[in-house]
Amino acid sequence: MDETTFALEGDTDDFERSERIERALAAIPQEALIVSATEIFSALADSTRFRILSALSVGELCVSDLLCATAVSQSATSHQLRILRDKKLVTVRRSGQRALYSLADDHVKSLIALALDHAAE
Amino acid sequence: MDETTFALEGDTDDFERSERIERALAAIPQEALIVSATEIFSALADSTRFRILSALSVGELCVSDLLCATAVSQSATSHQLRILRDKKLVTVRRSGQRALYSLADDHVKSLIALALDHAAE
DNA sequence: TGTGTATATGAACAAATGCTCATATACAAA
DNA sequence: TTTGTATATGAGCATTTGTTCATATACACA
Repeated sequence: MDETTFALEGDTDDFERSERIERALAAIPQEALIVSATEIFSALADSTRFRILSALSVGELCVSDLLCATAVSQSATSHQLRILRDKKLVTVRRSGQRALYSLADDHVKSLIALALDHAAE
Repeated sequence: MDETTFALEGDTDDFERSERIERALAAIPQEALIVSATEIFSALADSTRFRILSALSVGELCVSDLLCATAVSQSATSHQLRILRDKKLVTVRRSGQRALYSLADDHVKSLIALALDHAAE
């Protein structure tokens, strides 16, 4: 190969590279969306919270019901419920002495289903 | 209400409660699946890794391409790529001095899309 | 061989995370 | 009001996590 060939190849590579990078960058969401998305994933990234959300996927439950699902202490469960509330993945309503929790919307169900799908290979 | 009514209500509640709990527990995956699922979510729960995976969703990229996407150092990017490799979310092939990364499968794309969907409210 | 570029890795450290323990609050029934 | 049950919260602590810095490895080319 002579220098001309090298130069041309270099140009082509650089062009393809900048194209590639441009398309890649275009696929990356805006910072605010990244923050929101990674927060959702963080919420699902802990086994106690994952159990809580799985359990709630079949319907509303009170905290003492959820204790059967989490296998950790009442305090730990309550702390995790606070995180899920703060991240707006669950909602609460009071009924007597009970706090009744539900999933805030169905995206969570879909996310859990997809991840299990992947996990099952 | 008299005592009889109370007793009946109590029984009914207990019955409904055990039904509720049984259905909730049935919705909770086995431990091994929970571990796999929460590992996937952990992988997606960091903004650097989220950026990497988003970028790779449009196709194969080398590490120096990915540096444009992550906004962190080469070392940090490489450490995060190791985590993604270990969790089998990306694959690598060598080409000359380059390491070319791709998404291991399309579940990740779907998960990202769903989370962004949720994030956008 | 030696030099330059691309990528990977180990150590160290600050920040975040999830638990426990103790205690506080909320509500119901006596 | 007092007692009991349901839930929430703050402090403290051990573990995990993501980064930087320095260095190592891998490969291409002269």
